[in-house]
Amino acid sequence: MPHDHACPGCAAPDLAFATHDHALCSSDVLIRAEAMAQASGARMTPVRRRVLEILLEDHRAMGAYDVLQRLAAEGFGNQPPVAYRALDFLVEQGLAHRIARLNAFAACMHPGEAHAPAFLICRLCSTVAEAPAVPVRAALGVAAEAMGFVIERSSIEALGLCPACQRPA
Amino acid sequence: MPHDHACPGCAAPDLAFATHDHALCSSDVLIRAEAMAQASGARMTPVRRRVLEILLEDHRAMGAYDVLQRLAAEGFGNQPPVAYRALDFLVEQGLAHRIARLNAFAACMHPGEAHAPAFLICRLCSTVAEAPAVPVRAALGVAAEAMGFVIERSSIEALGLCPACQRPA
DNA sequence: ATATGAATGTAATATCATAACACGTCAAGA
DNA sequence: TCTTGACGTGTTATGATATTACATTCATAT
Repeated sequence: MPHDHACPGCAAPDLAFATHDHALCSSDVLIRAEAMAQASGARMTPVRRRVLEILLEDHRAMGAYDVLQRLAAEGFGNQPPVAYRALDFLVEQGLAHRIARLNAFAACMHPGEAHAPAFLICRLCSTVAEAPAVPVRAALGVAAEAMGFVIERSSIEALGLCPACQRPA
Repeated sequence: MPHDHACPGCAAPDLAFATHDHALCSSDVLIRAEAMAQASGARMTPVRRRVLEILLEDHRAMGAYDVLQRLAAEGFGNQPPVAYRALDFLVEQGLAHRIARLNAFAACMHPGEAHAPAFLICRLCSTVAEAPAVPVRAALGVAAEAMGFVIERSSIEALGLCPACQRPA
């Protein structure tokens, strides 16, 4: 799916693992996210925007309570629903992903593209990258079909070592 | 991997979704599990065996606290570690699987085969089936390799409708 | 028989998530 | 203009999942 605004995830699929201008990367995503929200009528309120900014600070997944702590320190509400609601909103809008294995959330690097990536999670540095998963999902679909099962949603998450962390300590 | 003892999962890959003699199915797994434990020197204690039996009662995933409640009712300890320890043991031995999406555990239908299945979870009846995932993992490996990531473990879980639940209500 | 390590029991606590309700804002329609 | 209703936020309370730490018991091999 080609698109106008810069999409860091498409420009560099291995973005999370590569050294890059992260300030630019995250502002690109934010700009796209705002545009998306406009277009879809979703309301990008201060809490929601701030949560997305916090998630964008690095390519890691954050727990809801970590986000909450940040919000509270900045004068937003300090009860769990404040964080969960904003996170749920972002996930629904395709601006963030939930990583089931980690019970945590990460900003999406392909905002608005209706994709369903596989997640690659480095067990040393905790970086989370989105890998293209079309062939993976195709294979999964075949396996499911053979058993008469119809897939509605699926999560594909891998734990391992990112390029940087593979080098000897 | 061919094997001597009956392995319900291999005999019928779509086992969980098909009507079958479940008493036989679960006793087959239990027999294989015992044999495995013998062979590997692992100790199949009463709590552990009982937890496996409970998981084998049907092809669903159970939360640790559900298991715990059953254990407590039968005179075992009634604190969470009792259930978690037994469940962790079974997972380590390859006799049960943890389903991340559900924060729950299901008995393995291929005990002792060192496999890494994809899980197909029916959102209506909650049945969990293990699907062969070799091609899926291969595709995932390719995607990861392209990004320089080395996979150590991965979880592939799909939510959808099983054959029975696809029929109109 | 006894030393050893493994397994179990228990208390306490940490971590993740949701339900329910009150309040404020803002825009659409009476 | 007033009102109503949807939505977002704040807060309390609670529920659900998981772990740490330590004491005790049990199995096994000397």
